[in-house]
Amino acid sequence: MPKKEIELRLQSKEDLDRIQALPRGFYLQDTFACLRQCLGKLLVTNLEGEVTAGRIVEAEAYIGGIDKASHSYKGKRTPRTEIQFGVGGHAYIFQVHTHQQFCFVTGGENISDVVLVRAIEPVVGIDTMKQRRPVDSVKLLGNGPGKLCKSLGITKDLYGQDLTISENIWLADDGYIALDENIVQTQRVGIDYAEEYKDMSWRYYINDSPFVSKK
DNA sequence: TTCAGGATGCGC
DNA sequence: CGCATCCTGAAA
Repeated sequence: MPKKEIELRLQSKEDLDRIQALPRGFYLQDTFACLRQCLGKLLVTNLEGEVTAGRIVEAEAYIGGIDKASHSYKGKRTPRTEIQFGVGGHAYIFQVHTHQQFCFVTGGENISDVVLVRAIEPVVGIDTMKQRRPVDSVKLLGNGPGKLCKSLGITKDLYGQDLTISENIWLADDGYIALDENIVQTQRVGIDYAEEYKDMSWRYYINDSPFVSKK
């Protein structure tokens, strides 16, 4: 990797000052472009004065209109899914059993696609993350969608936040490059009910990362 | 490997 | 009301 890119990588909390939130244009791309390009980006939260960030190493696409695994399959609108139908770049946060999950909305108005963030490598605020989610190993802070939400402090309070302007949660690019040859595309997790859509390879992860949820 | 936990949505 | 779910940790 070129030296310049290494220097751009986020090393400390102070470096966040020069890390800008990804712009609207990122989220208006095709959903699979968003899925591919979000790998290696930072998911940042700033809550009650505590900044935490993790590098996204695993994510999945949910294609609202056609995807039987999507909460907005066939355009289904409920209070929960409403934000999916707005413009891309907003936070879709939902609960499964006792855990939260974080997605970002992609595409323009009335396209209800989302990308679910499934795993992060902790980068900034690891002490804060461990306070929120007491575990022995840093690896256990972000190797699952519910785990990373707990560590980053993501709750439904952040539902609908605009990730391009929010002071509390956003995505950022610190110059890290996830190489094509290091990315695995495979079936999504936990959607056995989705009939033919359970076989779609809409889960991407960084193969040499020890922080993915499962291989 | 099984099972509880408990918000959301849906069908009765 | 009953049942299922884009998950996780504890128990066996």
